[in-house]
Amino acid sequence: MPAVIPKSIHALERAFFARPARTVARELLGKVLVRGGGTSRLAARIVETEAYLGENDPAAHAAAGNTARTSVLFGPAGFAYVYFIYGNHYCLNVSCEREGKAGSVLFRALEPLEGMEEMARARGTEIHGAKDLPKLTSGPGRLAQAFGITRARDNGCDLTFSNSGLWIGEDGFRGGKIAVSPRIGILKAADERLRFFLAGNAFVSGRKTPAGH
DNA sequence: ATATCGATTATCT
DNA sequence: GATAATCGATATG
Repeated sequence: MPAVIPKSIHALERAFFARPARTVARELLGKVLVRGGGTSRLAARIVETEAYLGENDPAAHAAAGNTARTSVLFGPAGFAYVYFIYGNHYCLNVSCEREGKAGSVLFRALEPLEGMEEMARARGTEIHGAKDLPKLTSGPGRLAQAFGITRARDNGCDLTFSNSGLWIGEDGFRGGKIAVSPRIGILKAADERLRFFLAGNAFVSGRKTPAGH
């Protein structure tokens, strides 16, 4: 089934993010990440997230304390934390909780709604069919590249302000069942079930379960 | 189909 | 100096 273009969409307020990361991660599913607000807008629905709980979560970057790299995590909720990993990829988080408390949510996968062609260009790939769409935004590194997210450009950006280059909106979409699993790609606290995704959604990252045949 | 590995750099020990 | 919240290419069953 084709993705539905969001009609009336408004930015989530700061209070939405000023809660425990676990709660925000779950409730962000079905919301929309938007790049720009003008004519060539990029928009994609959030279908997979992970919660990082702050200084006491050994898997969180905040466990290293408030440094030049992680300072956004220790600021107020609703701001973009962008980091560079493996010498190749940027990843996008949103800060949660409140000033001094460093919870965050990592965006792991999106379902493209608007601007697929521009996303493909940013990814250096081409779309030949619906089968190619997940390659645009399925995985934290991929979605960041599709949206042109870099640390220099987006770290510290206010995601609750629809006039900023990058923001998070609500369009009335109500998702289906939410599934929970351990977080991906980490070694510490690897048994904590802090990954959330829309069950059965084709854009969730990782191995696909072959649908029969 | 799954498994392994190289890329490439900011950050921390 | 080692590691990392990843990806894509290549090798192998």
